[in-house]
Amino acid sequence: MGTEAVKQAKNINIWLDQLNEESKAAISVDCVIFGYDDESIKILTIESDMPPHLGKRSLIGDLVKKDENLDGAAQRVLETVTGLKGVHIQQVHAFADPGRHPLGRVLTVAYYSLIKIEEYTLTDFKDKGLKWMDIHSLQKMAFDHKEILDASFSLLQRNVRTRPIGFELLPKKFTLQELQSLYEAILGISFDKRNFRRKLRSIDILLDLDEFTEGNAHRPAKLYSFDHKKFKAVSGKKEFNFQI
Amino acid sequence: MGTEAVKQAKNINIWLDQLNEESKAAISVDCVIFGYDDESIKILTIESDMPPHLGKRSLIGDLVKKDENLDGAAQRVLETVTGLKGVHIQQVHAFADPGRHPLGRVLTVAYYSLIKIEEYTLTDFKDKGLKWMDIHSLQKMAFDHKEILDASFSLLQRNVRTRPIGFELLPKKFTLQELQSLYEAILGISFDKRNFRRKLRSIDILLDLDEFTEGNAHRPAKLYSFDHKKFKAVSGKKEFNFQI
DNA sequence: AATCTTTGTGTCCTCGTGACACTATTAGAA
DNA sequence: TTCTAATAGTGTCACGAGGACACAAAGATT
Repeated sequence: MGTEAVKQAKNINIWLDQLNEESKAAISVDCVIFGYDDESIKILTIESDMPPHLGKRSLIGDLVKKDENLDGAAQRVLETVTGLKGVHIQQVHAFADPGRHPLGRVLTVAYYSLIKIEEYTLTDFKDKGLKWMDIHSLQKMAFDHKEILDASFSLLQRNVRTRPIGFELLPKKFTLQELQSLYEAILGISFDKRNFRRKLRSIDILLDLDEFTEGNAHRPAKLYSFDHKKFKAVSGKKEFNFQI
Repeated sequence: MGTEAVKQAKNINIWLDQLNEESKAAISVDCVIFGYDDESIKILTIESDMPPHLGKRSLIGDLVKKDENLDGAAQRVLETVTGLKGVHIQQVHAFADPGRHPLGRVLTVAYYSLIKIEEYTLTDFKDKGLKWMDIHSLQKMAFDHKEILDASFSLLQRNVRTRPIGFELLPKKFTLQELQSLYEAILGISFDKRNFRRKLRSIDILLDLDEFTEGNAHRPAKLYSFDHKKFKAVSGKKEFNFQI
């Protein structure tokens, strides 16, 4: 970090003074962990143990360690809580209003992440009040976490229409009906079945597995999976547009 | 900040320990200030005075003060440098890679901002190497500022198609040709004049001023301004879409 | 066999938008 | 005064994306 070089800087004293004391803050990441199950979007929350937010639902976060970058911190938090690595994450926004945290100045960087609930395995965090909550049931949360949740969900809603990230929330094999219901749950609107399928056919990023659902008291549905190869092929060509 | 309440928290000691020392970092904002002039997008840059980036072009930023929020800090920086208040700003991304700053751990939150160059008045910063640079001439910059610039410009390119923010870069009165050239400069593509105008007509957010340009050796062009009232009226109805 | 439940499919029509060329208007030169 | 140079301003056609819409197919259960 070169203190010898640092001494040459003209206004270095100002910088050093400022860097030393009161201008510093703690840095955390907070993860908005989205899952999908039972036709609704869920958020993984924990019970807050910090006054004055004791008992409220809280996002899962941690302080960023020295020598750790933000994405890495978010991935670490996710793995600690869900046991999953390589989860799809997205930085959302930085929140740093003075007074947002009872212990002082804590800047937090919000991330959303998408996980397949089927792959999620409760870790030893489960006795700390970890709980999937329906997104619409969360009205008040600890700290400014409701604001963070809202910002994250808005960004997810925007991104899901232009990037094929919805699949991260589904099992590897899914039916077209499940995919449509997922999009309806995220966006809060409903689609025409035929139009939705036509659109997907035209995008051509699904792999027809020639397998069918079993054990239902009705006609079985075909299973599909997201085809990374096909997607790579088409995504380069023009602006990928999922708009439907 | 309630230290009496704080003492009740179960894991408060862990938190306090962590908050005290090494997990803290300095926090800054960096402003990517976009202007438009002469058919190209410009960035306001300053000359870096900090080794090992001495002399390189640098974004304009400052440490966030205690009791200041991020948006406020960005606005303050902008006013200090340009003399302008109430500028359109947009948080872009937080950057915190360890090693990104020679003086130690400095998390920076990037903002882009759009200003009308005509309204810009050089402040006493002008003798500090303040300079408008063509966006395409900036290949290397101090710190990770090139990465920050790229992220900001990408976000601007996305936002400009779905939100009527381009007008922030133009004088209050402008011709349709100027508007088209601005969009072409931002997006790096060219539009058909008739199609561009048809699209704008259909969106209906411009006010026809019934004034004309003067002093040109050719047919005068009609002047328009952005009509906030019209925009408010249409923006509520459906997803505003500037896609052209 | 009849019923129930969910899957899966095709057509029409409208609207947005890409492609495309000529006239209108002014200043200035001849 | 006329001519030239330069930019402003305008309409049509054709294609394709996508919204609206209804019924047959397949399996399980009774």
